[in-house]
Parts: sequence; structure tokens; C-alpha cells
Amino acid sequence: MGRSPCCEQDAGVKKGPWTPEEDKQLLDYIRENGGHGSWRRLPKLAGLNRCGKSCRLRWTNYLRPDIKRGSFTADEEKLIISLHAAVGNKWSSIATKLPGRTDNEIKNYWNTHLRKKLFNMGIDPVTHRPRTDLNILAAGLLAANANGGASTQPCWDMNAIKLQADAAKFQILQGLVRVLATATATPAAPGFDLMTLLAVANGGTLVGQQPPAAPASVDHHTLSRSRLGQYHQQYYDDDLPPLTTSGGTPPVSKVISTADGLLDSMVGGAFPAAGDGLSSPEPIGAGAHGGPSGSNRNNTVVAVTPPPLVEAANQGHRYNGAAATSEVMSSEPTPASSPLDGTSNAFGCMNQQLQDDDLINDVDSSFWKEILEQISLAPSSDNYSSEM
DNA sequence: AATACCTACAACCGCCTTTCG
DNA sequence: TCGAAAGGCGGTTGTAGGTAT
Repeated sequence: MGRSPCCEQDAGVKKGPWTPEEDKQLLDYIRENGGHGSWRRLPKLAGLNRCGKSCRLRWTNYLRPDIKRGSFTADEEKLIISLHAAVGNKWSSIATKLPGRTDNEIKNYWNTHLRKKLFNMGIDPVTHRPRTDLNILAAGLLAANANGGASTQPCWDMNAIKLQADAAKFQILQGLVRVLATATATPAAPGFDLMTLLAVANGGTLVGQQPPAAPASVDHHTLSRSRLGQYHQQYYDDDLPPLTTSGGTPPVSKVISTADGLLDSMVGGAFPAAGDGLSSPEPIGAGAHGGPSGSNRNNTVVAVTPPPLVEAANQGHRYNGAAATSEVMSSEPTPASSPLDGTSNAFGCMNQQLQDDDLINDVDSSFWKEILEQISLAPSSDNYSSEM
């Protein structure tokens, strides 16, 4: 269906930065008329040569009286990072937890400050995990050293594949967590939302809002303060958990028998907490900008298709050179995704490829078993029933 | 002093969902 | 029930100011 740009029919309307005079006109009109009935009609009524959409954006992002100007505080920074780790680029959702801040402002701040900050700290701002480029480089260098300078290519490829497998596992967990959050929390507690919960869990730094009472039905699914505290420690104490290492036991092998276990694994263990790009649950048919579609704006079931393995191999090759550490931050792969029905095929294919490799075969069979058990939420699991 | 480059952020674009006649 | 209008959202671009060469 689609629809034409709102200003297409208004050829000749002014674009670009607003002048103080225009601001005053818009402010005066809204003050006198008590807000806006129709943004499309507003420009004419206010005597502005702007399209309604431009007026709305100017009002919501700049002129609104309740907007807090000035730099972000450390608490706000932490909160943004935590919330971004939990929900990804859901700027409007994040903005609801930072009164006085607009989604646009938070988005800009993330893109210009926080993303670089995390990146420079060795954290991938997309996955909120240690940067994989550094891990691959380090693994390659270690292997080169161990081999006395022999070819490192096989080792690099292996690490790339294992990283890719980790990413795929994470995406499954991300989907599961959202399913659990939606299925358990929402119906039992209208008004309760995961965002608020996360904000409260974030060291009590929820700005200007009272922490909601967590409904009893989600007690066992509630993020504990310690979890996000642990997450913060990853940033501020440089206590970063390791990614899968060659020959080691993958972190996913930790018992994942409850929703809490899932979150534990994500926040404090093996997996990225959330984000976009590699971990982004982008649905098929994302916009021309590559942005998420509206269907992904609620906490609905997300797709968890892993990136293709061939990419992993290519990444290994890509880093096998002088520019190994110069990974561009914006190169965030956005794997095509599909509803869960497509996931099995994708993962079946990937698992088949993984099984071709003895080194990681045992790892993944246990992982899939755990996942399948988790999906069914079988009460027969001792750990699960004891926590419930 | 001039130019190129970088950074920050306001504003725009195009897609989506919701609303309403 | 349907389709158009309206509003919302996230990604991207444009621009002004600052800094480096």
C-alpha cells in the first residue's frame, strides 16, 4: 500500500533548519490553540510554510516545554546502555525511561558518543559483547605464535565459525526471552513492561519514575538487580566474559533451565544481551533504509535466523590482513530473518555444517537439546521446577 | 589564512501501524 | 470491511561549528 511523503503534495514548502521566527510562530500557535488537532492543517493555520510533519518533529524534538536540554548524565548514560542492550535500537521505548529526553536525542547521543565509547572499550556496540574482531585477531596471533609462524588460516576460519555459532545461539535465546517476557509478564500485568523492569533493575536509576511493582506472576522471570549490575561491571571494571575459545567448553553449556537462566546466560554469560545488526531480529521486508519494520516495534516474537556461515569464513579472511583491527563500526550485518517457522531450516542447515566439524559437534548437540527443552518449558526439569 | 576533515545534532525520508469516515 | 489520512518510528542525511594540516 504505502503512501506518498506527506510533503510531496506541498511542493514549495520550506525545508532545512528552523529559524527563531518560525519557532515562535509554531510556539505561539500551539500555546493559543492548546496543542494540535491536525498537524497537516497546522502549518496553514499557523502561517508557516512548512509541512505538518516537519512541524510535529520540531515540536516533539525541540520546542516541547518539557524537554531537558544539556548533556547526558552518567546515570542516563548507563541507563541508555542497559536499555539498548535489552531492546536494541528501540529509541522511543528507551526514551520513555528518560523523561525530558527525546528518542531523536538519545539516538543521536548513542550514535555519536556511546557507540564509540563502547567500541573503544573493546565492546561491540551492536551486540554488547567483546568485539569479535579483536577476538579473532587475538586468536590468530596466538595460533601464529603457537605454530611458530606457520600458516594461521585454518585456525582463523575455525574461530570465525565458532563465533558465528555463538551469535546464532544468542539469537535463539533472544527470541526465547522475548517470547517468555511477552507470554508471562504482559497478560498478568497490564501496564507492566519489560523496559520498566529493566530500568528498575538498572541500579535503581530510573529517572523521575516510581518503580512499578513487579507482578507476582513474573517474580521468577524478573531481572535481578545483580544481573544488570553484572552487566555494568563488564563495562566499568573491564571484567569481560570470554567468548567461545578453541577447545573450551562453550558458555552455553551452563544450565539454562529457566527464563532466569536464559537471562543469566545472556547478561552475565555467553551471549550478547541484545541489540541490532548481528543480533537484530529484523523481519523480512524491512524498510528500504534497512530499518526495522513496524511489526518489530512491539515485543512480539522475533526471528532468530543466524547469519550465513559463509560470512564467518569471509570474516576470518577479512581479518587476515593489516586492517584486522580497523573494522568499521557501521558494518552491522543485518541477517535476513523470518518467523520461527523458517528458523528450523536455517538452523538445521547450520547445524549440519557444524556437525562436519568434530571440534564443535559435541558443543552444539547439547545446546540444541537445552534449547528444545526450554522451548517446551517442561516442568520435568528439576532446575526449572525448583525455581518456579 | 585557507582548506580539508571531523563531530554533533537537527531535520528529513520512507516505511509502518493506527485511526477514522 | 476498506482505504485514505494521520501519526509514529528508526535510519539516514545535511549542515554548522570545531579542529587539524
